[in-house]
Amino acid sequence: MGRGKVELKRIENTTSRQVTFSKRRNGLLKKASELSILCEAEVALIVFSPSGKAFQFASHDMDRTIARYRSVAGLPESCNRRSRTTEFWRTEIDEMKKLADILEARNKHISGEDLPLLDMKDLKQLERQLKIGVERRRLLSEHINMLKRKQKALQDENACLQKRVSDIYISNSHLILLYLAI
Amino acid sequence: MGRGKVELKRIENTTSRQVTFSKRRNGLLKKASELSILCEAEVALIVFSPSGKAFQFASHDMDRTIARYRSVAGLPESCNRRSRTTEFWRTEIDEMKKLADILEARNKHISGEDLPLLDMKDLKQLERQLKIGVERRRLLSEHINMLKRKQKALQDENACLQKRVSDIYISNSHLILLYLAI
DNA sequence: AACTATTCATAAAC
DNA sequence: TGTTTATGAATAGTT
Repeated sequence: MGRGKVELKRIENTTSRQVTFSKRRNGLLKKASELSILCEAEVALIVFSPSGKAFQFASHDMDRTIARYRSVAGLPESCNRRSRTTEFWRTEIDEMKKLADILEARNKHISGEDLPLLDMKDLKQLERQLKIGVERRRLLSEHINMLKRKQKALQDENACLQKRVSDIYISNSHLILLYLAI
Repeated sequence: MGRGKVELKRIENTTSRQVTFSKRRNGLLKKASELSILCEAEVALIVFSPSGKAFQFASHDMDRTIARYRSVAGLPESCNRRSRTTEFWRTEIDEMKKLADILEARNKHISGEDLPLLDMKDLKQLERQLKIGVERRRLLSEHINMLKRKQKALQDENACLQKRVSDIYISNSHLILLYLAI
């Protein structure tokens, strides 16, 4: 819409990207609101600008909708995938240990004196192993970061739920008082 | 849009409400996607139909975006600690990369011919590095397992709390019925 | 920020 | 549910 079609890819010009973001963000928020009103839908929308500014719309309550989403789209996996993943890592670690053992053995052998030194092939192999190790460590630490993020989200949701429980108890007790007062 | 203006209020006719929901939901998801692509925005959208069916769009990762939203709109902690941890890992990884580079350089040097081979000192150093690498990986994977255990616990607690909330709602409604019956 | 020329989304009809 | 069409909305490019 507007003067000319728009290709669906990142707008290169910074200024027009920012302008478009501002316009479309407003449009999106409006449409989200309209959908919730016209159709009685529960809608939650979070938008971060490239510069990191946050915008949101929630027809009911952001936490409530997120919690509902989680309860419905709850992950029914873990067991299977986790054990396989753990197994994978264990294998990798064992391989590294084996390599260290070989090195150590060779080392002892060398101690006898300068007979069989490392040749090109060994060196290349070693280099490859080291590089793989570095990459694996990077992946592991990324994985940890991801897990920590998820954990934070869960903790927040938990706090939210706990507050909700206590809030409900409070309103509940009011109701009981009302009931007893009659 | 369409044949005639639309008043911004609940569509009374059930059928046309459902049809409109379906159409506008698709439109909203599309626009959310377009915004994220055109403007490099991080977008998360959750929609529940009145009948309870869930629809979603996340430009990056739903959990990540929700966590980011919480971290911005919520408690301003973590940043400090996480960045320090990340920094630590980055340093470790950089060290390993440097070692790999040195190995590679030495490797190329050797290609000239059998002039400066690895001596005992280098070999010991290499062995030490490898062992440290293995140990670090072991620690990382233990860390991951610990995090996963915690996550599982949190998820269980979450499920428990959610059940509690719905249970309370049920008993609450009984109470209201009781109250109304008087 | 406003203004249009266009494209887009969609309400109603089928 | 899917397709078509007339029309109102959204918005890209311009000022």
